[in-house]
Amino acid sequence: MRQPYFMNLITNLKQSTSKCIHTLYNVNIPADQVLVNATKPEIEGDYTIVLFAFVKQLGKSPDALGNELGAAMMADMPGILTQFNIVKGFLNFTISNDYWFDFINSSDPSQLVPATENKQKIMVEYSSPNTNKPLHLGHLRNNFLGWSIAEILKLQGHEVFKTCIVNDRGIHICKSMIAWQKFANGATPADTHQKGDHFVGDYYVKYNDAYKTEVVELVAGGMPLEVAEKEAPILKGAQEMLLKWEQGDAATIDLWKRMNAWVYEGFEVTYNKIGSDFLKTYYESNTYLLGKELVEAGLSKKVFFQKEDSSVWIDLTADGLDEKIVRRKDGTSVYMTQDIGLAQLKQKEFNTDASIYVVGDEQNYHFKVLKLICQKLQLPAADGIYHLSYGMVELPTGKMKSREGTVVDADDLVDEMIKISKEKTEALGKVSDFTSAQLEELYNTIGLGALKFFLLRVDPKKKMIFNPEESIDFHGFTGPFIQYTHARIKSILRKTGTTVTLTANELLPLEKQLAIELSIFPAIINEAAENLDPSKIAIYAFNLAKLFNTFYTEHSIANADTETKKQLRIKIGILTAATLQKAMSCLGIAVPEQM
RNA sequence: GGUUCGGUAGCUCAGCUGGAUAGAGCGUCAUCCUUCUAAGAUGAGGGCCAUUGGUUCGAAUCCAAUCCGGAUCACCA
Repeated sequence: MRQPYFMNLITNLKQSTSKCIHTLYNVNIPADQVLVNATKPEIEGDYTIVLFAFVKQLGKSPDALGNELGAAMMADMPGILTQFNIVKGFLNFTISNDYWFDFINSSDPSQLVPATENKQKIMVEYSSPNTNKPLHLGHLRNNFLGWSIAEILKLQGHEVFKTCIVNDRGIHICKSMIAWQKFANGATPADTHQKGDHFVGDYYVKYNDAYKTEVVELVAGGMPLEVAEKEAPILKGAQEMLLKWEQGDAATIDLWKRMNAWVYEGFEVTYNKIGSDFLKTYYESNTYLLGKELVEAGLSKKVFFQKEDSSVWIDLTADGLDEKIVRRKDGTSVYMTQDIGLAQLKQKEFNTDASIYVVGDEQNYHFKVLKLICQKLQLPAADGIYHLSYGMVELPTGKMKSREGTVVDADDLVDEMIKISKEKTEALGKVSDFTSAQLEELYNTIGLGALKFFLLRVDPKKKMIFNPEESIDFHGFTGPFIQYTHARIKSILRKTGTTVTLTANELLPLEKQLAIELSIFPAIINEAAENLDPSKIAIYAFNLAKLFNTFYTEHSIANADTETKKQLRIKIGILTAATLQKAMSCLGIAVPEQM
């Protein structure tokens, strides 16, 4: 593969600085300690080296240092650096026109990002739904993040396995089950024309209503609140059901399977709509017994210890954490035990080098402990465990709570976004030549684009606020803005054609700015991958689109003054469209040819 | 209380391995569709970067303390 030396311009500048300082003054300054910035727009130049850092060490005045270093670097990077100036301790270099022209000329729109030399097998686990209720806004953030991280890593050339762990057992499922038994009279989703996940979720809400009522009644009958909360008959029923489930009671298992099947049918529809898929789905009902032999191994390795009541623990106080239980006194596993077992299983099955868990930040502690335990047990790839911890999506009124019905339902929100995109598209009336199938697809693309971009443009680590009163925007820093920019370029290219022959010419400021912006795309992908942060790409795509739109209003492509200019600008258009397409595909967002 | 993440424009967010005058978008106001798609562009207005102290040529960025908010510290998952 062609060495993409363009993306290394900043690196080259750093290395040259280090090298020239060494030659001039015989002082070693590592290249990575050199600070290179884009030059302020008001000042002549493209890239700036901050001199203050070396002034003291070299015992030179900023001006003297700048002049000597500037001259030396000009000689070191001939054909690339054309001039320099010094302003108040900042050494500003101008990059040659030829350099950027070459970049535009030689860039291949189908090869925008070079593959890494260090290819890895990476698992991304995301989504992790519960089978007692439908997906909500928080799940959407999770799904979009997981999907996006997988795409980014794939683009870098890694082999990526997308997996999902379904929490399909436990007391919460039994709550839906017992409510169904009590209140449904045998009704099914087909009877009520509901999606299965919503149907089952309704019974989860019914359970909680019934539970609250029972507690109130018991308290009215003179029972203390704390006791009533434990003694409510419906809760007792759910607990009994869980016990029966664990004993393998046939009727209970049948009901459980039946209701879960309804939920999976519903999830399937949602996942298809939002474009989530998994290479493999793990079910907790299969994995919850995993990790038992690891407990034994840990005991003999003395990683774990046993208390008098025979429960098994790990002491993490030396690592600044607490003691953590890994096996109950009755011999059963806890959440942590399963996760250790599952980590081992996944590593074995896929021979992974790294494993990324996309899970909310409420579980930071859990994953810190999980990684530590896996490391202490010396499981393969334990160091490759990463928790992509994302903040909750909150409403202006506070946290969403399924139990209280204050959730933004995923299906509702997606449908709403598609509906709005339909209205807006119809109002603009630019796609009268589309067939109805094409229109459907376009509405989906735009609606989902707006939603995905909205959830991915924010730093994943931070909690974010979603206001259902104000619908998600289609203008400004949004998915549709970028989709629109792409469609606009494509519209031009349909008229001009895409076969170009370039001859050298002087770039205008906006043409050069676009070249610079296009050239940093691989570095942005790297940054996003290293930080597991798709928002870097969202911000980049927006900046690129915005810059192109400015260019678009200032300069014509099809009607450029000269054929030479026209050819150059067509190529810029091709590269911009390809880069926007690639960046957006990293976010799981399609870009239409026309909108 | 321990740990941890955050507090930047009216709102939602960038910027944080210290660098030149702190940026976007939305909202507000004002301009631009006989010229490649106005889901666009241009401009105006809007800031004690939570507070205080420190480190230094230089702090939104690093350190300390304080105040406010979230998460977590379960033999739930």
